[in-house]
Amino acid sequence: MTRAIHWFRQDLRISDNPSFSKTAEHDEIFPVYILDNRNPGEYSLGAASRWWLHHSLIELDKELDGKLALFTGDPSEVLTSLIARNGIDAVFWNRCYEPWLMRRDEQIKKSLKDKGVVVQTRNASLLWEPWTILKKDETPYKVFSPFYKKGCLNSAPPRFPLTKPDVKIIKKDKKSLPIANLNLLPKIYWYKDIEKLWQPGELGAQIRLKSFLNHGLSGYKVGRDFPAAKKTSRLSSALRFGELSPNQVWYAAKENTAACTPSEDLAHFLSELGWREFSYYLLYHCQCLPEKNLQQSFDLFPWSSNEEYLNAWKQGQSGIPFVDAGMRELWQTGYIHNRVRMVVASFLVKNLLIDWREGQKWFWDCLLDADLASNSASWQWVAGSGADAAPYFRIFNPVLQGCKFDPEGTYTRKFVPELKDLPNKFLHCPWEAPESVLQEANIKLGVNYPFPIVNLRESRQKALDAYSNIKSK
DNA sequence: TGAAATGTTGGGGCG
DNA sequence: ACGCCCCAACATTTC
Repeated sequence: MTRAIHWFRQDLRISDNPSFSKTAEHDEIFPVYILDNRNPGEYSLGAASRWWLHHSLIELDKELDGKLALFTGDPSEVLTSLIARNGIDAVFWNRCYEPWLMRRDEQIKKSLKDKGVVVQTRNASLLWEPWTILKKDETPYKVFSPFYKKGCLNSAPPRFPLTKPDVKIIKKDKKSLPIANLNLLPKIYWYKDIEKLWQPGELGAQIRLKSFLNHGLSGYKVGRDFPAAKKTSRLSSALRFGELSPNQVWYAAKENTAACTPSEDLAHFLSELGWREFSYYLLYHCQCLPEKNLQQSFDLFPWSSNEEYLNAWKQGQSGIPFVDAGMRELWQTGYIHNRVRMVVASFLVKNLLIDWREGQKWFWDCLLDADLASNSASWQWVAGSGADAAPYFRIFNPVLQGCKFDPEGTYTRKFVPELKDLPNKFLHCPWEAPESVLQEANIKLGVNYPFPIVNLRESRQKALDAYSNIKSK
């Protein structure tokens, strides 16, 4: 009789779960989730992520016949007492890559092994382990394109997904807590819209994947830039919590795609998974990615600490319609379309001159898909402080971006309804509309929609000046 | 995974 | 018919 624990972490699925499949080879298996709610500092989950996690755990529990055991606290203590109570022989889990989790797990692994428990960890969330992709000189890549094309695509192909294992007997530890004790849901009911839009859990993730393959992938390369077009996969949260593995997505896209899908659509989508890999790769090789500018010259950047601007940005009251639409989408739905993410981030950093870490924090709290690696790497990319970042002078003009990527205004009007009667010509720049046009649309600037909080041309110039200053120092 | 400034070209209006 | 100007339209450079 052998008994083993599968410790669920960021792999909340049972198909293509290498560690869970390994556990299932034992006579009795104990599925466990532990919410480490000690004080992990800035890495503690944001409010939106906690909502997602709550529901994802409920779904996972259903798949496990109600046998998922829930705990809070120090995982080392929880596991140790679980092992003692149930006569456990082995503990298995899938690896995480957040620096504090790697440090924590390394210690847990050592202390369990010292007690004679078998411990094995596996890869379930990356297509390529970060330490396997290196340049010829054995150092890590710093630029995405060679990392992906030479590094990833030229090395061994990703592991093929596993099917659901046959599970013998699932056991639930007696001391498991009710999910309410994890305190994941907020006290205020702000997630009404979010509930309608998203389906956390493995089943919901698989439905979303199928729907994307059928409707989103063909035409993805162009369509992905138009927020009204609904061509993006919207799989980020599922990947973040491991309701799907990137391997499942990778092979499903390659194999289940309609024959008429142009190959550049598929290649482009796969490369987006590559960006996710690259973020984890950067985090693994530069563990200070979430806190520190990768380019040291940015340590001297004269960030502004203007609370008023920051709050206007957060609340979608900047007076720039495309930016406000994005920030309100974030607040209302827990998500922002990729193109708009870049625009609102660029606006914060390069027009408001606010430190990218402020944006990172807000996204961390509001995004259902908040992921330490992707969030940190992407903010550094936008700010220009990253290893392979957008040059600082590449500054989005949110008016032009709106005109280009939401020309009919469908997206902007949806989230900024007070502008819905403005003609397309002025939708993205209401301050340029003649008084008569504004009146016709029932808009009083400064009353029911703000004037732009900054002048785009001047603030752009200010950013460029600041940049050339830190560069010359 | 920009945008603005500057440079070049070519067609049409017009004296 | 010719030269000149104007200014899109496009290309290149610069930030």
